[in-house]
Amino acid sequence: MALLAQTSAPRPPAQLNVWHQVYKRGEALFRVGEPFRSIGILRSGAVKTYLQRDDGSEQVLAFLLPGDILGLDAIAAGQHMRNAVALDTTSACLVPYDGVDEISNRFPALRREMMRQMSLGLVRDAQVHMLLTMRTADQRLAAFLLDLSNWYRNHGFSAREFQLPMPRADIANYLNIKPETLSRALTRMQNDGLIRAERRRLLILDPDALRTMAGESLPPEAWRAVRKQVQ
Amino acid sequence: MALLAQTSAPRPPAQLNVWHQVYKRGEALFRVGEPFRSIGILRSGAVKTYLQRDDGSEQVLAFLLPGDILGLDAIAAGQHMRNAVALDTTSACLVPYDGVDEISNRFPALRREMMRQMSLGLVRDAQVHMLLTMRTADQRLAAFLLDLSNWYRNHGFSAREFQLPMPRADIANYLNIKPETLSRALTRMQNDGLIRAERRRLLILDPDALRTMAGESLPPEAWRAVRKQVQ
DNA sequence: CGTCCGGTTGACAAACTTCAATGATCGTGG
DNA sequence: CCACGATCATTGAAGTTTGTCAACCGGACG
Repeated sequence: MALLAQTSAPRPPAQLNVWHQVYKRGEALFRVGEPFRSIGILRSGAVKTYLQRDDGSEQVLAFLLPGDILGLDAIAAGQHMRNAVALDTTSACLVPYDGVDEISNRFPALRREMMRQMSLGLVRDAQVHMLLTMRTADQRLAAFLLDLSNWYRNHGFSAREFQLPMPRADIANYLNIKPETLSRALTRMQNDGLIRAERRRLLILDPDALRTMAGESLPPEAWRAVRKQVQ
Repeated sequence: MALLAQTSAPRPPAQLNVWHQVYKRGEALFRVGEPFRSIGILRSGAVKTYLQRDDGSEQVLAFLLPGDILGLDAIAAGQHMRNAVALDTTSACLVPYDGVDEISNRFPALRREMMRQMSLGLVRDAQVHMLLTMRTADQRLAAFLLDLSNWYRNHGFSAREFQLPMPRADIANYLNIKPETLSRALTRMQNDGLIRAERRRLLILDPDALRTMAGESLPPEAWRAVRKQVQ
């Protein structure tokens, strides 16, 4: 990974003691309150991060895919501020973390990458904010699917057909809707010929319609009317 | 406020060419796409950041209060990723920004503070996520008011009585509800003796009830029943 | 003094949740 | 290999919350 290649270049003396770790589905990478010992870069698989609510229910905060850095929000407090569990068999590359200054002084490239990733994280969180505040479940779902589709395209995979790395319940939780509502939304999109979704396999049939759906803020009733007109 | 506030403003090194700037209500501190020239620390007043949707409507992303750092999400792209306007007469302290490395090498203390603030920003965004995904408008409003109250307490002001730094429309937008719904929620809380809200003055009469409301996930009908029982 | 703007309220429609039941898939042990 | 239970997903009907549209109110301000 680019990150590691960079780190060895600038300062030869201390080689970073990097290692890999594999997690099985359902296994925790870290939990709230654990001391922040190492930065993790996701190599394969998928991870969800979440927090517990006062009432015991959980709230999914993010899905992480290969290339993402884990746990940067732990820097300030020195301990993890969210839970992370593998959604599937997952491997991560771990870099020991001995404090900002230690890392900053010895590995400027890593420091730079960390700052870049944190800044990107803030941008992404703003995008999540935009996603969560879309008016209808259909819009949020459309935006979510496009997001995923873009990720696959950007990583050299098909943007039209891919696997959903997480179960419906997690998607629904993330989008702040009930699984039933998600299911209905998927069914609607399917009936309207926008997508094909069965189990974890997703096929995007009409990306433009999805984009318009995620972008525009027309009431969904108007949407259904539009879609019917086209047929 | 956990959601709004970053505590402890950094003291910029003396060598840095720091200056102050005052903005009038409605004036823009920066806009999406502008080059990232300086880091700003809010000294007084209040700021909202927001993004434009495809349909032209705007989405409020955050309210910033004194002590908050502005525009850290601009580091990665080198340009601002959101709009920021003053909600009131506002003064900010500006530190020129010449790139991560420049600042990092010359002012380690500032670099450390920047990383801390970015990390805190990520934590805060997670809290915003939790806020936005609360089930009902009443819960979100309760959590929001408590956040604001906590900010004032943490800054040496009364946690019971304070000014709302933003108009209703902005609060509603931030909480992802319509102004009408916000108004009704406020009225309900007022009728139930939890708060007193007129114009921009807010009085918290029953903080514990607010806390329970924000924490628990009981359906609001159950809530009204509980409140009535107490009377 | 009238107008504008921010805020409130009412009535109705839309979207979402809840409760309940059914169906499909998969891993596992008999 | 099949049966079984468990998990995951879908569907229907009824109830709740929120949005929408419209009217109204009151203070701020020219």
